[in-house]
Amino acid sequence: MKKKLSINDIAKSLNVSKTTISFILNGRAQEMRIGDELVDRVLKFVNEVGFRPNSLAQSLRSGKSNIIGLMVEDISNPFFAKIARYIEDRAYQSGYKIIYCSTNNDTKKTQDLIAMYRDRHIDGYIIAPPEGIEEDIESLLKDNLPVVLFDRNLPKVETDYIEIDNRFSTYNATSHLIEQGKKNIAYITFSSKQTQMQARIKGYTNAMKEKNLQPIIKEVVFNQNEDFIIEPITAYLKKHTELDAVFFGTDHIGSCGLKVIQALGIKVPSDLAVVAFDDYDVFKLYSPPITAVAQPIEKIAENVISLLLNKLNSPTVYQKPQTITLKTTFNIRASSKGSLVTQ
Amino acid sequence: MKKKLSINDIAKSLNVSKTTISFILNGRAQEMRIGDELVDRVLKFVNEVGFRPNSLAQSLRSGKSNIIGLMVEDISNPFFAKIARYIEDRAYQSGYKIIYCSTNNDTKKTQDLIAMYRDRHIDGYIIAPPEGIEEDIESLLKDNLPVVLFDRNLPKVETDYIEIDNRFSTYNATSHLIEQGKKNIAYITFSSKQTQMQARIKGYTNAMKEKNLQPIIKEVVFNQNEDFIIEPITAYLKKHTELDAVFFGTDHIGSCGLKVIQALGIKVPSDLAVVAFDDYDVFKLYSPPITAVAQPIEKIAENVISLLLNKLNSPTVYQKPQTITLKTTFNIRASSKGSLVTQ
DNA sequence: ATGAAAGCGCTAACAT
DNA sequence: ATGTTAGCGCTTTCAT
Repeated sequence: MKKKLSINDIAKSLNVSKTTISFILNGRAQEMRIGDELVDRVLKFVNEVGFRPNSLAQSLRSGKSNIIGLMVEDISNPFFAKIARYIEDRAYQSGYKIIYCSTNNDTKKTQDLIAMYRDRHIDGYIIAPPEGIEEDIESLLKDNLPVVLFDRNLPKVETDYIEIDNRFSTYNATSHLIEQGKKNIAYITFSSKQTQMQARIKGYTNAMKEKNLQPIIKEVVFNQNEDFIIEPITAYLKKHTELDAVFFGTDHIGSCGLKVIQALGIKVPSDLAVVAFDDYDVFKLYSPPITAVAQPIEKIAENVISLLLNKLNSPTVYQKPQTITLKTTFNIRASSKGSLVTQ
Repeated sequence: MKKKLSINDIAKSLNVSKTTISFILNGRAQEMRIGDELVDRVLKFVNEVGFRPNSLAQSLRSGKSNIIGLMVEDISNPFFAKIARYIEDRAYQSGYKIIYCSTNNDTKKTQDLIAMYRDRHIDGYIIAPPEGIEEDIESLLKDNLPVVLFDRNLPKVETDYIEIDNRFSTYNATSHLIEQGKKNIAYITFSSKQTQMQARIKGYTNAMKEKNLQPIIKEVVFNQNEDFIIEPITAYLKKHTELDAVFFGTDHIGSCGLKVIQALGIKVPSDLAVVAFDDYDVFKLYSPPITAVAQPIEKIAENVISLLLNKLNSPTVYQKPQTITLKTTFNIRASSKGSLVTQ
């Protein structure tokens, strides 16, 4: 019943050349001055028999795959999952499909992934790049493949970036803690050279130094498995009872951190004030609710995909790479309130 | 610098026929009795110049795309995002890439999506099917395309399913609430004919009826936007103060429900005991922690992808469709504890 | 053991 | 306005 039709079959059935069919199907009938009557006849027939051109063949011929590659750190992380959802919606609307992968921040893996995507002739790339991937991105760029980077950037690579004002966000949040009378504020983060992580540290450190406070930075190793994050944080918080506040550098660390706090029975904010980067259901619903820096997820996604679609739609005109820096929102909640220290 | 090489270029450079190159590249050298020395020479050269076959052309020729289509309700839902991550890892290991989309439970959208995937000659399908999609799935099956369904099933369609024991899970959780002395237990769910949702209702209803209690079912309309879920739940809980327990039918409803409970200042479990389907960071960290039915996410994903890869690897042999039903875990926490009612 | 050539389904330059 | 034809890059049959 389903012997997949080809454009040849259609041409034969209709006694028309396949070129004509091709033109009509690609909306170039007008341009090629093909008779309205014929156009109708073809369209009607095509619809009737349910013919759909083989997009593999189209891609092979045209070099365009209509697929966008999305490379994030971890698709199961809510931040990236939400971005993925938004990007997907917009991409499908524009006739693009999304192929995705999680880099796990692994440079080697990401290199392989990029190579695979190239083989597939992906039209454009959206990447939250791991460290050390500069060359591979450069190479894409050199071949004129559009690349939009987000979440972190690669200072040496000239392409489009969507970022948030990481440095200011942590500066601001840290200052808030200081204003609440906190002095021993630890910043817990992943050990990472990624720009966004470094910028966050910078903002925190600046705020502390400005008030002559000693920055206290605790790094944990990135790992998808929560246990490997919970364990060092547990040890750390157990040991450093002198802390009066803690700033978690990402949502993942934050939710692990809260599990530790809960398990150790630490009182928030009286024993320990808490602030987190990234807002997230858990933080809003925790009790007390956790003060958090909220990234404008929709806006990030929107800018990313708009920028890319824009480049995809006008491949010829050169567009200067741009960096868009978005503002975050600081949601102050009970977890960082001044408690007893307000003299 | 990068004038993408083709197998022809390689053949020419090496003064060998492209057939030979193709055989060598596809590991059929032995079989074709090609000299070891030549094999080495070709492999070495290919590596040197970084030649990679154009997979579009391969796909066109072979009919295999090495792409798996993943269709979930919403990729930004943590349940699906986690499954996606696991499936991705396994698929990439086996040389398959994943193209995904969110159906949003929209039948028409899903039909379009399936059609698009077919055009792309996707090798296999993993689908959490919306209602009314039976025919489209049948049509895939008829063309011998492997399809694995999960999360809900389509009773009329004969293919592979990975499910959990929904009915027993809600029966069990409801019984637990009853044992704690609760009598007015509301079950809040999405209005949906999907099998898993219906099975959950059934389990709840059975448990209630068994103890001569009146089932109380509140349905809300599925919507990605939380506000449209929070609003009706707020109205409902405000009105029905006689309730002493509530059972949220999904993670999404659960987290919305908790927001309502928090906003209304309802005390858990003394005013209202709470149980949720799906476990989730929010439930574990809420205070009090929420009793929840945990789906074995990894196992689901593992079974799904194993089943599909299995079919993909042995396309010829007929395999009887199977339904795998996985057990859930019931995590009892403070939110459902008996409180004062224990006489 | 290696090569020639057909053809997967489509687009587009060229011809009429 | 419509048709002919040459590829896109690969796999595979068939011939040698």
